[in-house]
Parts: sequence; structure tokens; C-alpha cells
Amino acid sequence: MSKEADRRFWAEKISDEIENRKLEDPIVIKGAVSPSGSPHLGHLNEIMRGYYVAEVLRGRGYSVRQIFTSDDKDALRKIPNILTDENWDLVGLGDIDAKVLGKNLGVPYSEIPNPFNSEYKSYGDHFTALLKESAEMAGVPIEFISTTDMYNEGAFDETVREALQNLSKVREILSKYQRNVSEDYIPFIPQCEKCRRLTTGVKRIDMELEVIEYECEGFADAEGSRMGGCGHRGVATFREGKLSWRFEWPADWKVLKIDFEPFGKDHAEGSWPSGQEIAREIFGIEPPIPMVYEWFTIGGKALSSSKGNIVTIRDLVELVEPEIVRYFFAKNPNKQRDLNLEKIDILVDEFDEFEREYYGENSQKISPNVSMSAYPMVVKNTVEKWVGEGDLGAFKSRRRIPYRFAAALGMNDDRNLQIEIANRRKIIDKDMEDWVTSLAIGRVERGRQWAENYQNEYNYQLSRKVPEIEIDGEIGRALEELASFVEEGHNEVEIQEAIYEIAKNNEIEIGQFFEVNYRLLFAQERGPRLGPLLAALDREFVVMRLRREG
RNA sequence: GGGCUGUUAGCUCAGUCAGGUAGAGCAACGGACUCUUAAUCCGUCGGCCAGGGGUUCAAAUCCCUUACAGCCCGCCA
Repeated sequence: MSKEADRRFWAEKISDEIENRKLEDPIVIKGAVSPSGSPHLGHLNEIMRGYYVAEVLRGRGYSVRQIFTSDDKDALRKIPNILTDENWDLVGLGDIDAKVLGKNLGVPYSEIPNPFNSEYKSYGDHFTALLKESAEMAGVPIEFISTTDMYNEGAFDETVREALQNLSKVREILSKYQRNVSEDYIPFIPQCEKCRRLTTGVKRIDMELEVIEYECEGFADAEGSRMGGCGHRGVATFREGKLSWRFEWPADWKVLKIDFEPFGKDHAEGSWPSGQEIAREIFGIEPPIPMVYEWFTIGGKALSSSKGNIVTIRDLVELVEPEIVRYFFAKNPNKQRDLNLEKIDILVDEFDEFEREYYGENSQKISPNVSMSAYPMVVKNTVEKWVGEGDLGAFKSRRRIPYRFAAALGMNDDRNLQIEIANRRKIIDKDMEDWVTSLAIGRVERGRQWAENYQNEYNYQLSRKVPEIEIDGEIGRALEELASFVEEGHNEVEIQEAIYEIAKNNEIEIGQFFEVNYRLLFAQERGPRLGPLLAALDREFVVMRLRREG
């Protein structure tokens, strides 16, 4: 078999592994994030990576349940500098009631009052809602579960019991993976009934009554400094507190019967190896099939909610179609990728090529097996939206306006004019079905947003007023000739030719003449191809502008 | 100090698992379309596949090693 024929979509390979296990129906795939702050594109890995595997398995006839735990029983351990409000706008601590956060360090996210104007009860619920919106924007149906609810419902009772019954084994296993596991290590963190903090200071465990006696001694913040507790002495049930992370994760696998879970590289060498052993030795289950994904960076630095170094899915869907967001997550998870929104046009080009490859419209095949397998999943929702579920044959007639050209088209917000220009350029046809035009033209607004956000060379905007430029005699005459020519009514080819002709006749360098025109229209030195533009724009406007009359 | 992952053209990436003549897009440069102006088409340039060593008839691919980047081995995800 040739090498090329064997290249496969990573989700297919992982699915093979999952399939090779004896599985009960349904196959359960999990992802998780703690709702600690602004959800960003890195978090979407927890949803998208599992999604592709889920879709592959569904395609093979399995029923798959994809779930996502919002780990909202985790404590707030650090106050983020930058947060995201209910409109996905970034806000600083000054814009919200930051005191609420300071007072609640150490308290589970699900119990911290919501400092935003959103409708949710808690800080945790606010960010869980944004995570849900992220999944929706990506078009992934996924079931959300609150870890707090799981504790409250007693879902973890059995695993807490198993962990506390086997303390010596727990300590033995953990010390293989962590240094300084103390002799009195307890894998359970009680929540102080008085100050509501997850705290240390366990005094006694009563396995008969299934309670933990504690004296609230405080907790460690994100920097590892100890924060004092309130000193309250109390008793916690197995539901009033939580397993420490290294045990909660494998407990999740048991309680939710997880078969597959993707996780970030931060877990790959820490909690995953210990989690496997804990799953087998303490909870008596086989751990899920793992998959490690690399992190994205921005400018080479890790995405960080607390530092505000983030790109959200909302930022991305402003610039590109949802299928391109999905495409991004279909790429090899092993590679660290830098998210450079200034160069998002390259990603779009890459997607367009990926799409052409699926339909056999490209000349050079790169990795056809990958596009054959991944493309239908990438565009699933898009196809459903425009032509009906699964009708990839009909969707083949879609058109994509090259992204940079779409950005240039955004110079005018008149949709009909955009269509007109794209038409003249033969990117779309007048007799195409409406959806084709809508899908294609939809890119213009996004490209426009891109040009505006990054103030790049595609940021053309027709100047409302006549820019102040000195025009000397020859150029003035040339402009007048051009104005008259346009006024007579000519097509784009004729106008384009006339520009050269007029420049020549007036002994002006052609480059200079173009530049003057662009300055008049955009107050910039360069611009889109002039003939088609002048032909497409409102004739009266063009004539007036060339005469510097308005 | 130990471990995991990555490093392929100026840029963005395929290709590495199962070794078989280094690929694409963009950029650049040249040309075509009566036309330096973001469309389209043709062409050119561009790489010791991070460096070194090994295995092999054959290595981007397997092994060892070095460098660089990120992460883990405290807490937390």
C-alpha cells in the first residue's frame, strides 16, 4: 500500500483504539473546564477534540454521549485581571464588584455571587454559560454537567468512600508521582460550613458515619501561599467538600463511565499517569483512552484567562465562518499552534483548499484521506443550514470569495454593490441559488471586521468627504477626462483601459495616476482594481468625487 | 536534575505512527490577459526536514545525543 493512501485523520486513529475495546453502549466522551474566567479557544479543545471522535464513532454506527463537566466545585484561587461579561466583552476588575471575588477566595465557583449583570446566580454559572455558548457557536451538541451538582446528588459518595478506605494505598500511589506526599495526606478537601471555603485541617475521618471532622485551617492560593482559615471546627459529609483533583478526575471516569477523554499537555505528565493507577487500584476501573493535545499560543505565549492573553471563540467567529473554527480544531492536535488573528486569512485560504480537495477541485492533493474523512464533519452544521442535512452533493455548488478579496469588498457596506462587484469578477453568478450568494457574501462582513480590527492594507473605506490633496494641472485635466468618461457610462473594462489611455495622453505616470485616484476615494495610496470599482460604484458619486465636488 | 511534546521554504502548514527521489498555499520575482493595482492563468526562485552521530541498500520518518520552545515532576486545572 502506498504511503500516501495511509494518511489518516487523527480522530479516525483514536476511534480505532476506542473501538478495539469492549464497550458498553453508549460510548461516553468527556471534556472539562473549571469555570474560572474567560473561556478561550484553548478551552474549546475540550469540546472540539472529543467532538470529532464522537462524530467518527457515530459514523461507524455507535451511539455516543459527549459530556462536559463544568468543574464548578473548584475553588477560586486567584482573582483574574481580565474577565468576560455576558456580551463577551472584556472587562477589568474596575468594571465589576471585585470585592465579591476577594472575599470569596477559596470558595467554590458555584457559590460565589455573580458579579456580572448576567442572569445567573453564581460566578461559576456565568462562566459555565459562556462555555455553553462557545459550544453552541462551534455547533457542537454537548451535555453539560455541574460537578457541584454531582457532589450534591451523592454521585461521588462511592468514590470518596473508596479513596478514604484505602488511605495507605492512596498515599503509596500518589508518592510515586508526586514528591512530598505527607504521611497524613487525605485525598478529600472538606468545605468549611462557616466560611464556605475548601479548607485543610482534617482531624478525623469517621468511616462509620461517613463524615470528616475538620478545623478550618485555610487553603493554598494560586501562588502556593497559605491563606488562613476561619478556625471553625465542624463536620463535613462526603458531599460537603470535594476530592482533590488527582482523585476527582479518575472518579469522574468511574461515575460517568468515561471511555475517551482528550486533555491538555499540562495533564499529560502529571495527573494522567497517576490517574490511571488510581483508577485501577483504588476505583477498580479501566481508565479511558487518552489523547493529549498541545496548547495554542498567542504571540508565543500561553493563553491565559487571568492575564487576559486570550482569544475567544467570539473573536474568531467575527472574522471567519464557523466551519473554519471547526476546521482549526480538526488539525493535528500534537502541534503547538500560534493563533495569529492578524494572519487569519492564511487559515481561511487553507480551509478553502481543504474544501476544494474534498470535492476534487484542486490540482495538487495534499492529504486526501484526511479531507475525505474530516471535511464532512467540519462542515456538518454549515451544510445543514444552507442545503439540508448531509447533502454534501448539493453543497458542492457553494462559492467562497477569497478572504482578502472579501475584505476589500467590505469597503462598501452596500450588500448589492458587494454582490455586483463579486459578480463582475466572476466569483459568483447572477443565476446562482440564493443560498450560494448568501454564504459567499457572508464572508465580506467578516473580512471587513478583520481589516478594521487590524488596520491592515485591506482596510479600505470610501472617504465620505473629498480628501485634501493638491492636484496640479495635468492631473486635474486627467481626472476631468476620467470623470467625463465615467459619466458617459462605460463598463469596467472600458474604464480600466481609459485610465491608462488618459494617463498616457496627459503624460502622467500611470502609477501616479492610480495613486491620485486611490487618494481621492480612500485617502490611501493603493486600492482595489480601479476599473471594476469605478464601474460598480454609484456613477454620480464617482463623477463628483473625481471632480472633487463631494 | 528527571520526564513528555514540538522544531519541515520568508510566512502558514501537510508528510513522521507502519523508512523508498522533500510537498502545498501564501509571499517574492517574471510573464499572459489591449492593463504595475489585491480576479484568473502560466512560470521562476526558494529547504543539509533545528545541529551532530548511529542503524539500513535506502532516514524528515527508526535509535542515541545536543540546542531551542512549551509543559509536568508543589497547589490547581
